[in-house]
Amino acid sequence: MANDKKQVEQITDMEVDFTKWYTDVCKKAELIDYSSVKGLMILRPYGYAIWENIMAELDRRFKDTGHQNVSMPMLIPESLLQKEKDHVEGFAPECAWVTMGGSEELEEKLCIRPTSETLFCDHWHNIVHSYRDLPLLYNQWCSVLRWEKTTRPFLRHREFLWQEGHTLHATAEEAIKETEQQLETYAELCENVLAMPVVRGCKTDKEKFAGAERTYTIECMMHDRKALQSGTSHYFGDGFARAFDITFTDKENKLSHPHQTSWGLSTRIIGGIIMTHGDNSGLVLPPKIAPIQVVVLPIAQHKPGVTEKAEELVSRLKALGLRVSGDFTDNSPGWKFAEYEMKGVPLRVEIGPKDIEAGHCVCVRRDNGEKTVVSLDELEIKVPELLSAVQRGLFDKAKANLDEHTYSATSVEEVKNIVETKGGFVKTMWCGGLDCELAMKERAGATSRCIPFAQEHLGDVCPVCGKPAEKMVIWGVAY
RNA sequence: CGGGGUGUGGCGAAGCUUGGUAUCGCGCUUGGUUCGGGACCAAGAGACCUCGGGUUCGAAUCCCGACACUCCGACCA
Repeated sequence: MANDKKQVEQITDMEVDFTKWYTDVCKKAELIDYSSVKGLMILRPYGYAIWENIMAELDRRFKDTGHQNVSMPMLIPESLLQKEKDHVEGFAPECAWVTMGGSEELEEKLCIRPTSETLFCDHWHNIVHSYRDLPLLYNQWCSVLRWEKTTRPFLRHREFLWQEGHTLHATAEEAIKETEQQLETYAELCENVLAMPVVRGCKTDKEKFAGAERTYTIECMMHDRKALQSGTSHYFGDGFARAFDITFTDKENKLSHPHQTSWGLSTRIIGGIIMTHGDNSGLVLPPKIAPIQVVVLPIAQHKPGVTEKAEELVSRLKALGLRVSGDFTDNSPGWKFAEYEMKGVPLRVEIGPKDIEAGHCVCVRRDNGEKTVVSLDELEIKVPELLSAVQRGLFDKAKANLDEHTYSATSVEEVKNIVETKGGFVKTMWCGGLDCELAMKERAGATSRCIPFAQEHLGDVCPVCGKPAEKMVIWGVAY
């Protein structure tokens, strides 16, 4: 019954095929496009604008905590990459290499950075001498390359944009504090800016970063109840410092190895935003990072005074510092409604002849479709209130999804059953053994997402082996 | 990297079995009428059918290969 035009533009229903829905949204909201190289994606202006807003939020936080931005080279000599054994083993399978310079074969092949620990270490080896040189709190915004087998928009690119923070400290305590602080920065960003509730915790040894002593993570639950690792922070101990021979003279005039951290957040988070907040009308963006926070749509704009009034509303709202856009094209109102819903604009303001006569406008929230008639006198008060309400509404909805689909279990069967029938996070005790972790994947289809900071006592034994267990782990299916 | 699917104007598809250089809808352009949930009429523009070989008088169509996208696994942020 639906007419053809509608069918053409429609996106796949998320309940029918979540992955198809996801790629439809990425493309139709004009966030991304494919390039001619697999896994190397084009971030279109609207998608890049979201990233710019995330960058601005994060960069401010990094600088507020004393970090400085730097720019490291994109190529790593093979010998440098191989200095830290675990690290090279972890990354070797997905490195891409430069072997030619012009028409000459290079003496030593150069890896296109998959991450820059080795570059920072090499540099620090040269500049660090004294405890007075520490700490070094560095960050860089760049892209990295990892030759992934399968790729998906935002979630797994071969080349992706990110920031990677790298710090060097005199003591382990200070480095651990830094690692935890940066994880909290990510968690705070997710919750307060992106409206994505997180679970904070540590990765198991199996899941931790190649070369790290400890990996901290924030895990988010997507609308389909799968987990997305949304930010990580690693404590390296002095392993890299030893491998790269970074030393400094401490206060007691003894030669020591400094302690190191790294932490990263990538454009993957945009995939997280899409899958956390999106719905069957398309993207839904949290106001704090939406490139367009408010769109003003004139109704019957040819009628006298309508366009002028709509333009006036745009400038009044812009004067508040909001990101506002008006659409004065001659597309029909219905077309525009659907278009800005697809693009996830948090608030729509409709203004037509009837409204002007009555001295009001109609505001429509993207998150729940709620319409509010706002007197034009109160525009500057009500619009920011509605945007806050959307921001809060998105968080609450995501939090409810997380809470409703987090379960506790005491047996492998129970975990398997939950994972297969409901999906979500399952908490169990765990003995800490790798074999039990592998068995859980084999028998229940779930991997460990994290050992949450917020521990609970759910029993005394590991559900896999029955041995004493002190830690609680969260299991789930991950992106 | 294993198993499946797909590749035809910008988008979505038909045509392929049974070879004869291409069809439809949307979008786009121009003009007009419209405008509170993807408007309508009219006139236009736009495709060597993913790429490379082969068979043939002739290939979108048959054969071989490559590449890309996609889904399911394994690997990974």
